[in-house]
Amino acid sequence: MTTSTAGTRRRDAAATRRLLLAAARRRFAADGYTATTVRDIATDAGVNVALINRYFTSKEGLFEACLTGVGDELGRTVAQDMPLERIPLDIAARLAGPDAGEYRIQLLLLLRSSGDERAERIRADILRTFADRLATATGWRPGVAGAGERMLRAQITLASAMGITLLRSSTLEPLASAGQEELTGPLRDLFTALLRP
Amino acid sequence: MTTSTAGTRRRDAAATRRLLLAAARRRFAADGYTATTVRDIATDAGVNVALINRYFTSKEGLFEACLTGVGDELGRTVAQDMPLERIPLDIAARLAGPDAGEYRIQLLLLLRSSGDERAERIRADILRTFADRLATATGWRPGVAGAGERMLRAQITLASAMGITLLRSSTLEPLASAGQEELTGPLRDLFTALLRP
DNA sequence: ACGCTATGTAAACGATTGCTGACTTGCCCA
DNA sequence: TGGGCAAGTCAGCAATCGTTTACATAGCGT
Repeated sequence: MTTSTAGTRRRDAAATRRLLLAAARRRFAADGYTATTVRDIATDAGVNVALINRYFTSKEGLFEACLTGVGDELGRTVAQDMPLERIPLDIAARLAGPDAGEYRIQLLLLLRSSGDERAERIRADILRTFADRLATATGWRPGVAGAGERMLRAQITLASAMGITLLRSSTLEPLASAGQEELTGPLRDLFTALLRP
Repeated sequence: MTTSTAGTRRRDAAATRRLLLAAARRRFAADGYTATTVRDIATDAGVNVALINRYFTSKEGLFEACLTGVGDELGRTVAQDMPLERIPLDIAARLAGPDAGEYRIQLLLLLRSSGDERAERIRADILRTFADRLATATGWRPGVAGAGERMLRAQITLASAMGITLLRSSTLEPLASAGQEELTGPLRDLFTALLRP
């Protein structure tokens, strides 16, 4: 570990970029965009403040980088050619499973707004493709009969997942500390009721 | 209308207090706590900035006043001795009915955080009583068998409603512009699946 | 009618914000 | 091994934040 106590860290642009991104994601997700200061992020990452502007141009740029990062990760993992009956289990795992902390950050980031127009578009794109995949898993196709309500139901499902994430992070008990096994039942009921083909 | 174009408004402490509260609710709900400036609120209300501190002590005090106001209004109207089968219809009306604008502000305010400890407690109290009422409508009682899961399901229902509100305000189509009649069906499915006694 | 108080106004305070420029210093390659 | 450039540091800028203070005035009670 070169970054142990004392001593200057080895110079590595890519590594500090990653450090900044990770710290920014945590802060933005937990506190929101405006409440997070660039000095907070830099301190968390153990990095000089000015490097944020060097590597990401601005605070807005850093936020956009966080969003596109989340988009990439969700794009690779979520509901990718997944049978409909596995989805409730998968989402329950994301909400309360072993890696729930990382997923919660991703979902919360999608609910944080910076006011910047470009960032808003990125966020909207991610949400839309997310919903599209969910809808496709339920048999949705662009022109088919009832496509409108199918898409609507997929988006309501997505909204429920995000609402649960949000209320879990507000320490509303017993929801906040409910484990994966307790969430799976209700979630299966919720999803089958909304997405049944 | 004494407040028409030009001319000083008639002096009325209670009235300007109301103006400030209304403007603050809209701003806090739409933009969040930190992103909202006291000058924004004062301009919206057509009132001098310093009066915020006179009537509400601080920006935090104004935010707390907004929250307790929402708590009072929701406390009087939501799920008050309501039969279980009416609840989906009622919530659909709140999400997309004629007064949806006002209700959306109230729900969004409950998701905005100021970081202030006292405000967080107020918010948590409102959410908890909200969930309690929902749970009670489904037959929940403090000691009865399965009380834990009943409360959990009520909170998940609440979370879904708030998630829908949140995604509707992010202009996610078709969810954002879905009317009351389109929302009622999916919501009834969702609620009966979660709250069936 | 007049004076006192509640109400509203204007200007500025110190603190904090995002960001920049000039600078040091570590590291790779010739 | 040393020159050159990328990587990191430091101090301070202008703008904006919430708040306060000193002042003006409308309106009510006598």
